[in-house]
Amino acid sequence: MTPPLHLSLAGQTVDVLRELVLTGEIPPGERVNEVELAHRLGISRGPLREAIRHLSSEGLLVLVPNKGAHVPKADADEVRALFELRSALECAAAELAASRRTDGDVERLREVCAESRNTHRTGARFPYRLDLAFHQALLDAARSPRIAEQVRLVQQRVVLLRAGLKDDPPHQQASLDDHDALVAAIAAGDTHQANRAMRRHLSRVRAQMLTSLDSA
Amino acid sequence: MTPPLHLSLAGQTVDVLRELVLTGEIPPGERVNEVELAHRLGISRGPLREAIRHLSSEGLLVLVPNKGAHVPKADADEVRALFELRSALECAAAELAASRRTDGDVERLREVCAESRNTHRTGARFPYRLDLAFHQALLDAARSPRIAEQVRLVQQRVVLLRAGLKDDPPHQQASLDDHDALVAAIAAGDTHQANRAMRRHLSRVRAQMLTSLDSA
DNA sequence: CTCATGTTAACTGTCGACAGTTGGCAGTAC
DNA sequence: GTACTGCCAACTGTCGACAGTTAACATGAG
Repeated sequence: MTPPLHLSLAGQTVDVLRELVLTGEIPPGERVNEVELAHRLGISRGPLREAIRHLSSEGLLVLVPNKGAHVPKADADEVRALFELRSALECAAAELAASRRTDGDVERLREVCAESRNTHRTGARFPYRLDLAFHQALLDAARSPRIAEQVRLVQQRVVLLRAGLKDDPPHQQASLDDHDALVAAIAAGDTHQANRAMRRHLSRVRAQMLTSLDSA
Repeated sequence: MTPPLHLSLAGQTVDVLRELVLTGEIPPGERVNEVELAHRLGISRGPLREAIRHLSSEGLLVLVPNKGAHVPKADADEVRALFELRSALECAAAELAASRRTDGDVERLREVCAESRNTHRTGARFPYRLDLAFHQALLDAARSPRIAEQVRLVQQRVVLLRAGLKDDPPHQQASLDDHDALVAAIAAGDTHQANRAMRRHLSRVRAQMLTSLDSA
């Protein structure tokens, strides 16, 4: 579950290729040419193929027999399906966090919320980074590595979807309030409220993505 | 999401190897020798490696750098972590099923329950097959392919765990009652009850597995 | 002009061989 | 007898080349 040391070429290539996809350097719909990319990365096709297969299992690439791999395109149904899964996982994580959190966890969550509010107060759109930090802090509090891993994979796909949007919608007041409500429920150890709060939050984010997907 | 036609050797090998693992033909803890297995399957190492990597992403194999792959061993913590994930997914599926089910779905669920009860009434341990059929019918009713896919992966790991148990505990009266309660909640469209019923059911199954893991 | 068909180039799927690493074993110093 | 050291075999990681398939283009019949 922890591959911090990537010695093998294939392992390194997974990270490199993942970055190429998430940054949009390989845009959605684009097909991946094995020989060209392998040459470009200075490696052989073997390790590259393994990396492609790996990212395909993460949902960042789609494999078509005899036609190679391509980056999946954003799609309304896809957003809905993805958020169903995300909601299932993160609502459960919120419940677990509410029942397992320590004082340190709550402190960390409040910290992230405060930083978000400060950034928002200055008028700046608070960066996506802080949103990810909040959800990460919540996952840490849930202490369920397996769920955390799955959430990471889903969030990755969400990042890919966001990259495909014309106007990257800022997280607004509503999201900040959602986060605060979540922290309150978690701090109180109220699993039911935590579940509900997360459900509301994700429902809002999903709606936001769907509207900005229509305008695209 | 649907690769029913496996033309490539690698694709076929995934299925073959998966079966070898799930049936226990490659027992937990056993290391997989690439050259030997490739020769045994009559293929080259390339496709076999891809299949190994794929199954590793499904959690059916564990990869160790420069030391190859091996089948993971059953472990209490593993069971707990796995059921946390399973509960997150299947409870959500139960809710969705309760809100989306059609008459046909309910009929199918009742059908499976009836067959299970009949088998149980004859005194025979009702086969695991029927349990899987029930959960499959529930997933069909939920109409969330993404969640269904994840559940499939988790259930696969559960199957692997069961294979490692000395005494494969029969599903008893309690599980049958759980299933009936689930169907009732789903038929009534009661999402909250469906969620609770699934949670209870999985909690029971988990406890069952943990006890029979201790005795192993 | 349209459609069918043969051809060809590009790409994926597969293979066999080489290189690098790991773990065990024997041999030797102490 | 024990611990260290240097070999050795086995296995994984990587590479380059060949085979099979696909899709597009050109060509010719209707």
